[in-house]
Amino acid sequence: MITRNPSLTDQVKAHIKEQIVNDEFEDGRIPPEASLAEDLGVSRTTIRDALGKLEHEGAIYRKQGAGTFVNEAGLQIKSRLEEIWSYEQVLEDHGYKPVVKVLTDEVLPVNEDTAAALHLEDGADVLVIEKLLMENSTPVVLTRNRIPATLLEVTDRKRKNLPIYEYLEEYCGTRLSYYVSEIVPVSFDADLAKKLGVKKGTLGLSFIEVGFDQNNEAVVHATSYFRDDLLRFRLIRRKAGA
Amino acid sequence: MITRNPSLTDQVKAHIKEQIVNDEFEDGRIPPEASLAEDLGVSRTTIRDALGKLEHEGAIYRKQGAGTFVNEAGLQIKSRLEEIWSYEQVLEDHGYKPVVKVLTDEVLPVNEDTAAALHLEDGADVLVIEKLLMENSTPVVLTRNRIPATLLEVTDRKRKNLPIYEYLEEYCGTRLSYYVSEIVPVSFDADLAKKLGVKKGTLGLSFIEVGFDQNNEAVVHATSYFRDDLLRFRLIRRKAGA
DNA sequence: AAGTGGTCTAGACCACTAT
DNA sequence: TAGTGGTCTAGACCACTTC
Repeated sequence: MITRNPSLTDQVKAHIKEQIVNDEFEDGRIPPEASLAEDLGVSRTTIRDALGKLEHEGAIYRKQGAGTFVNEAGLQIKSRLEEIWSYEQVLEDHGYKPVVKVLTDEVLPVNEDTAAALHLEDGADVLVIEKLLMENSTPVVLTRNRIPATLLEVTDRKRKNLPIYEYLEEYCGTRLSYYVSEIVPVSFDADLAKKLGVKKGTLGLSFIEVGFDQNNEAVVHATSYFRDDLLRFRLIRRKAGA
Repeated sequence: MITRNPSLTDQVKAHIKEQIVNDEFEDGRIPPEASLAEDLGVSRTTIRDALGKLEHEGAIYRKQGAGTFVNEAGLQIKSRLEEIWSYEQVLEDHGYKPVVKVLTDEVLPVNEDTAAALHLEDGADVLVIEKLLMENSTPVVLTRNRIPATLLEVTDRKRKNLPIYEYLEEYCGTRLSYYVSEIVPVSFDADLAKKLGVKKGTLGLSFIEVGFDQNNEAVVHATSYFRDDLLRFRLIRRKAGA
């Protein structure tokens, strides 16, 4: 039943998560780690790793000496900002069925900001992909991704409407590892407002982000704009080092 | 030299972190886990836990089969949103010496939002503390914290200018465990603008947060406003479950 | 092939909570 | 005092990178 890959830990995590969402634990109390280990036939370390991940994502909480419990409040957060991996997924988490429209798809000389973010020379080229994510016909998110042209493979006929992490894996031979994101409040200018289908001057959020691959190289510079009336971001803040 | 409490893991983490910031590793390469374990006289598990925390906070990155390396880019993030524990600390991380001014400090009947956030009855009382955090005489952050009156201890003469997590520990016998925060772009109204020393209509960020204690009870409802020209928030985004 | 990080085990002892 | 989660150890084997 339980085999390798995904790891034992992830299987245990998924198993417990399923029981949590199905409300199978009496009074929201999760069995002791020792029992879980015996029942599932794995070591307590594996159980603890799985519970640690569930705790980190807010699904459970633990009290030393007392036990482990389901976190009802934490379960209700749909998308946690620090664990977002594609805005397409965010829309799905909010119950939308996202439609992707590619507005721009060109290889251009870098501008200053992108050159600095990706450590490129002044005259270098980047592929600029501007996409609009919509729920049915309502625009929700506008994203601009910039990828160094040197990463592009020669074959064209590429599906620019993929989530950017998939595009990078599929056509650039690189795998995103993490983003560093800066959060900026914006008032949409005429161009953005028109694309997002709101009035000029409407308030929204913007993320300015740099994506790094498994070798810790900056591989994508992204700027995204969100309609605050349709999408709110939440996250869990914890004490550093905990 | 190395003893309990703080944990071995945290001591190892601090030790390695210090060597990182002092640039003591050749080519940004951190020694193999086995060497570290032997050198420091601890098990590899302890080393791995410490490295795991450093990786999580962006100080290092690891490549399976290759090694562990210093993450220069990650080291430059001063405050990571998901690990912020007090806005006083954020100002210090940005090189400011924060001055705290308590604007309001009253016990009042709850409003609807706070009652919902803290699961209080309609007529219940809350202590409302409004504070302005300033760099010298320049306002940077305005926070409003609301704490259920039932948590307050009878003694008065309380230092309302403490960071809220310290206030809760000191005077309410409760310890904050985590916050759930919602990020909202705002245009400051006349009142906020005046308090923050900017023009009405200036753009800024607002966080709407609920703090939970070690028993997973909601103990504080906070609303904070930030001057975007003086403070920018960054965070690291990773794939969920990683 | 050698070396590195990733996963997993089995067990010991400690710190804290409940009763 | 019994039971729970928290920390730490020692060691095995696997997956991947590098040469």
